[in-house]
Amino acid sequence: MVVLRSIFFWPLDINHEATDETVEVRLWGKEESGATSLVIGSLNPYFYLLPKNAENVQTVLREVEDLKSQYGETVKAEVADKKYFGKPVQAIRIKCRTSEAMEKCSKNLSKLPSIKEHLEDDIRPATRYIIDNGVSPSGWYEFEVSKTARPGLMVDNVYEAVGQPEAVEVLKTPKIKILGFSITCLSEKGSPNPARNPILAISMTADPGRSEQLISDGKNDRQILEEFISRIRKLDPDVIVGYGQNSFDWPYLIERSKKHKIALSVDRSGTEPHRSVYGHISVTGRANIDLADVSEDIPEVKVKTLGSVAEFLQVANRIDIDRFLNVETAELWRSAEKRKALLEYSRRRAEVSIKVAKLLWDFTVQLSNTTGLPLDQVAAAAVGFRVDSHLMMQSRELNELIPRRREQPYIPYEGAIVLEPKPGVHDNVAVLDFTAMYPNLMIINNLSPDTFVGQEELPSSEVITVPEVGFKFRKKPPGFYKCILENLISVRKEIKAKLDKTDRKSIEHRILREREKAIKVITNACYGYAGWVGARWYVREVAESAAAFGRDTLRRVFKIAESLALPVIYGDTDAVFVEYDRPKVDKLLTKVESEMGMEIKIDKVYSRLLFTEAKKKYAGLLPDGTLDIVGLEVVRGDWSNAAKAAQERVLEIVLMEKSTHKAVQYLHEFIGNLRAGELPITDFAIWKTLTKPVDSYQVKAPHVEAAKTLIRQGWSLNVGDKVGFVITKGAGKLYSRAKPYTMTSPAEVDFEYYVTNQVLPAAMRVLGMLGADEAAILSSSGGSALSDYLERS
DNA sequence: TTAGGTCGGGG
DNA sequence: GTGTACGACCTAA
Repeated sequence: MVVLRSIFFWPLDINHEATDETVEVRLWGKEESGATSLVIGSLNPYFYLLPKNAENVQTVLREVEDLKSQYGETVKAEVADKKYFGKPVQAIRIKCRTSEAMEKCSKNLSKLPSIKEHLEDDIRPATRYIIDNGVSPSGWYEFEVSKTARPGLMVDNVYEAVGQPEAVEVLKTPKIKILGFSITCLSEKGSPNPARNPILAISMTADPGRSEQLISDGKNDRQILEEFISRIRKLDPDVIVGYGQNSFDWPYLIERSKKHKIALSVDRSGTEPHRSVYGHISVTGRANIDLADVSEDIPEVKVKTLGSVAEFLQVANRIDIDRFLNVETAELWRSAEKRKALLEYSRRRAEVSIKVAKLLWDFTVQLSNTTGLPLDQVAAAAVGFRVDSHLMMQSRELNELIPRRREQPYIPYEGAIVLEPKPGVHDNVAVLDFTAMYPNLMIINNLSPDTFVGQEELPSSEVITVPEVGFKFRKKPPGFYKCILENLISVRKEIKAKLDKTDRKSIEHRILREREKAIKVITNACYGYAGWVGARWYVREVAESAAAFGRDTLRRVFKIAESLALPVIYGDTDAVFVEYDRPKVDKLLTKVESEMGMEIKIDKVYSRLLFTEAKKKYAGLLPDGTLDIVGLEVVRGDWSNAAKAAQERVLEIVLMEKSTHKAVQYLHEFIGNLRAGELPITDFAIWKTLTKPVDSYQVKAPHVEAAKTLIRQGWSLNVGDKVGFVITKGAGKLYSRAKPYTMTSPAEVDFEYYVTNQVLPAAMRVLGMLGADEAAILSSSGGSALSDYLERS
């Protein structure tokens, strides 16, 4: 007799295994008790065929049934009422025993002349299970299960799922065991090479705070590899974190293990770590989260290293954590004292990765649950794929067939409005902006792939015509995007209401906050997703129309402002800068909201605002005395610290102390110090990203040349890596004088380049607006004569 | 001088 | 591998 019981279960990782009869979907996760369990679900993979001629569905079904016997492995073919891009369709659903059978079946049947399309055969079994059962990873579910056994798996319990699980609203995360790890390898010249350089040390920190370090003799790492495997098996972590382990640590461990013919059995199912979707390394049964991936979502951190991320999150000092980053270890290893420091550095990296992980944990969990992607995948997936996954999750409830990704041409379209700013200083400026403009425009105008009217002629009362571009969308029924966005917005509203009623210091409050953030991220990404050729639900006209409505909306605001005689100073996309005349601004807001049905609010008020001649570049003083700097060199990652620091100080003096004279004097001194060689080399480094392999650049560029130098030295540089270079003294093109800053001494730096091409342009962007003169700054007097004159006038 | 390549950050 | 608008530098001609 089968004994059923019900468990509360939190899926952490999902994979599938083929059996003869079905596909076994394995949900690895945690129970309420803290037990590690495996819940096994089974499914027959299926796909859909769309007949060319809708009336013929029964005939085609018979045709398919006759043929499918040739493939033997199919289970069932039946007609299903679905929607495809909103249109009701009768599709033929063909269930197969295994994924292989499905692939074969789909490949052959879709060739039939009576078949127009084959759909959903590109959905992997784990995803299929998630969608069909509404089980999103990283959330609580009540499962009806029966106990079973699978020898050799590292779990406390194994169950078979019976029937549909149910989502349970519990605002807590199960007790999770985290392991942070970091490996340090031998490198003679440049980056360590797993083909010849052994691992020197493997540092591990198990929460809470239990650190250990496996140290090799510097020649043979077999023993520490074996020990590493046994330590992981003993600790049995649910989550493994590190920094860059998807691209470095795991591949290195994998190759070293292969060399020693050791099975890297660190997962819960007796297989080995392997590369999987979105380039992450999957460790079955555990969540392998690369914090370098997660850090991509922290735009405040420009050059992403574990140290800079840790420092941003206030858990460590950057210098400590990055101390030996990109340093050849062979020399350090030879000296007893330096070796000690290297090992300490390695230990600290494992330790701090846990601290970083804990701070990013709740958000990552909520993003995983919102998108339906397991933790390890959601961390590695780009924005577009997160949205894709969320939409696929929602498609079932809306009975929509999931479109396949199609190869299609990229056609650019017109974007938002940006006004020409009025250069100079303005007092009391209010910044008004629309709340979630694009999502709301998509909802209000029902912009969606399934409501888009192509060739069809429809009565004008039934459609919305988009300004400028003239596209048409059906008013009814609600489109796919409208349903998705309204749902996201309403869930977010519910969360906000709950937040108000929850103790601000409680765990529940924190989880709700992160959930709200995750939902906001997905909501805001929908417009961009809609205009991305890689999107499953891509229809260019949808995104193009949202942009056109955005332009129309902004223009209407300008008109209303004009009718109120309220001067508009600047405008960009969904924001309008106006003179802060309170009564007029209030009138404007009321009028805009009532006429357009969208929320607009005062985002901030600048007491003083400096516009340059350029769009998207300004600096404003907020009432609390802080400086808001937008678009200027200060906030950019591709200007030297020297230029950024000088510009920032100049802005402070000009806006806070209102003294151009003082700013000019400051700059004069700053340049003097620079020329005197008083700045550290790091202040001269300019960082730029390699956006393609170094060989595929069409032109010679400084950062690419610096990258080539590093590569010649043995460093491995990949697409996406940032290169820090300085311009050195000498003749010739700039690119020929660019050198990696780590290989350059301050004496080699071309100070005049930095004065002329970095510090002065950045500072003059600001001071030029106030009438200061470059020659005066450079003159020995510090420009006092001119600025005295300006101050008086 | 000008055009094109490249990059980063804004809303 | 979310969109477009924009500014700025540098190279190459």
